[in-house]
Amino acid sequence: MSRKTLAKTEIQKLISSSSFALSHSEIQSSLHGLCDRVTIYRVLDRLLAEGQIHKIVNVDGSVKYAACHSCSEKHNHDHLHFSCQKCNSVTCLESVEPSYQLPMNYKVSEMNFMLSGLCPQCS
Amino acid sequence: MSRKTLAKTEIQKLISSSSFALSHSEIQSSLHGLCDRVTIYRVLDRLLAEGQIHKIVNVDGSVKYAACHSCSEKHNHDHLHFSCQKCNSVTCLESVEPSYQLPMNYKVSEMNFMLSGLCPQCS
DNA sequence: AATATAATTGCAACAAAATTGCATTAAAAG
DNA sequence: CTTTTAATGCAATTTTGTTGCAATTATATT
Repeated sequence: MSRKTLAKTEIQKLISSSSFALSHSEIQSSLHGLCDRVTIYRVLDRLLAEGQIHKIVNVDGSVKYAACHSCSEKHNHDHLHFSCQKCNSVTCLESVEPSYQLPMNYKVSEMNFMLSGLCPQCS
Repeated sequence: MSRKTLAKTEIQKLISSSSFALSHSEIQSSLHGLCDRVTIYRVLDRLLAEGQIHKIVNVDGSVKYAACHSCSEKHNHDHLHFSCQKCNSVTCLESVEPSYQLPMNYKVSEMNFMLSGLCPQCS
């Protein structure tokens, strides 16, 4: 079983109180040395495995983490994410779920829909 | 102007003859020491800038490159990509273009639609 | 065909991001 | 309180990508 530790509590608090998705290094600098870099990676893995957060991979390959909101019952991460090239924020557009028609016999288990450009504040 | 060199020719040949998207390291091992690692990065940058190939970022953040097919006129990379967790192949589903309704005032310049699961051959 | 020019390359060094092994620490169950 | 085992810190390593610079070479010019 996954244990409740200071690092985990603080990291989860940080992610769920942020309106933007956070990167590992952003989390690290917010924690001010509370724990090791490696611990952050491991806590993030645990939070992912427990479905508390989800992982967002930007168009450039950089990774960010965001809180899961409507994922308590069914784990749906089929919403769109938007990355602003100016203010560098990555946000979940939870209400925007792209539709597409997949050819026969594909089985989907993960997805990552990512757009990049200018957010309303920056455009 | 971009020059025609052995490295560039071979890398482009490799990518366009492959039915799957290729990673930097896959390209490197296919080239059997024809050129340096750094040269591969730089050739890929040039091919991207010229619109000969496009960059695909997988759900796990790993990067692959695929030939552009219907991009000669307009550069549309709004099609779906699929990554198979079993055979590890990443393919372009060029005919599948997800549709979505973005809220006001977002300006899109790049996109990456990625699905992961089991491909028809593996499921 | 020889020369000039600037793009391309190789190499070494560097940097960022992520992983692994292992000894130590500390939740939490009994 | 003691035991068990998950979690942590630290050092080392790996992977991925970048940068500076001198040497090379594709290609335009004479």
